[in-house]
Amino acid sequence: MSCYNPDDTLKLSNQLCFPLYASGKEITRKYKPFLDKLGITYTQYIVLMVLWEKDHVSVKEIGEKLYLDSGTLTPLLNKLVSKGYISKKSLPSDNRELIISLTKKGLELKKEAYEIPPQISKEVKLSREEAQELYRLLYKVLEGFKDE
Amino acid sequence: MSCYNPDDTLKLSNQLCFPLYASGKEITRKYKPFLDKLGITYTQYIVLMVLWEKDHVSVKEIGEKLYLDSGTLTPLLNKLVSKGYISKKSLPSDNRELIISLTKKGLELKKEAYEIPPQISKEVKLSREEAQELYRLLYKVLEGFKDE
DNA sequence: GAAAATTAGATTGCATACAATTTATTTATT
DNA sequence: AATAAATAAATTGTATGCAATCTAATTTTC
Repeated sequence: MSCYNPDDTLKLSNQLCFPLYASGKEITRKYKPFLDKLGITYTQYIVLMVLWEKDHVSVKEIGEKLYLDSGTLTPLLNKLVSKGYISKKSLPSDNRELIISLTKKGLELKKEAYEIPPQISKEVKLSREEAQELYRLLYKVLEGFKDE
Repeated sequence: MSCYNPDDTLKLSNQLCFPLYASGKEITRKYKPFLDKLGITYTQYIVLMVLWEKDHVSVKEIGEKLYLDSGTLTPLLNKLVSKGYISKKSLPSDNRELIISLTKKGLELKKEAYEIPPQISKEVKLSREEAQELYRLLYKVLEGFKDE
């Protein structure tokens, strides 16, 4: 990968970005058959994961955790409301903030979701050590992006 | 990350999928200011990268390399045609196949793209060794997905 | 304390992504 | 050779994803 020929830097096989882009896309696709059974999409699933971990959070906080903005979240949250998994309520102390909470149905969905991560893990052909290293490197990339 | 409590497996911070999804999304976003200058999007850019590396390829071959299907590629290729970077021509020996070729303008764009990868590399806060290891692990994930 | 600046969400517009289906063409079978 | 099966793109419909803008509410400044 030592490339001083400018042509080489533009090869798909020399850029970190492409496998990042592609593997992100492909792994979420792996979730689809499992999430289809629950009637939710991957993005809706990670929003619910945020709430399963900590209920009653603002749209802004969800956005910060998931790297998503209101343009994505607003319509997505509306879908989760119409599916009956969450409810919205504005914060009395600051009416600009919208607090998202799980409904009973949304909380119950968690039990059905338990089995999904292990199934995906099986499809990722990495050893435990490799998975941990990949995890560490990805978060280092993400953290590095934050401060600029 | 040793998690036998089912609750833990559903934590965002315990799933490899989420940092894959998020870093793929964020790194393509890093390209935007650079690609804006060229008037193309990230997906259009990687299509051109395929062509810069090997000209005159079918839609199917582009799709296999980029993990994209015709539903994504057809409209995207039409945009690249209307921007004057590529041309389409059906293969005489098999009229089902559509061969995509770079125009002179599309080939010239490559020179302007040379400077982009190094700029992105600077923003990825990984050592050379870490970047190489990340690259290796990502391709292992991608390759592992192929055979099933 | 009124005007200015900031902030949280919503809205708009454009560009993917992809499943499912359709159409045109080619290959395989009989 | 006629039919069936397979293949490559195009089309359709749904769901993101994000920049830019807008609106309403809250803070900050003077």
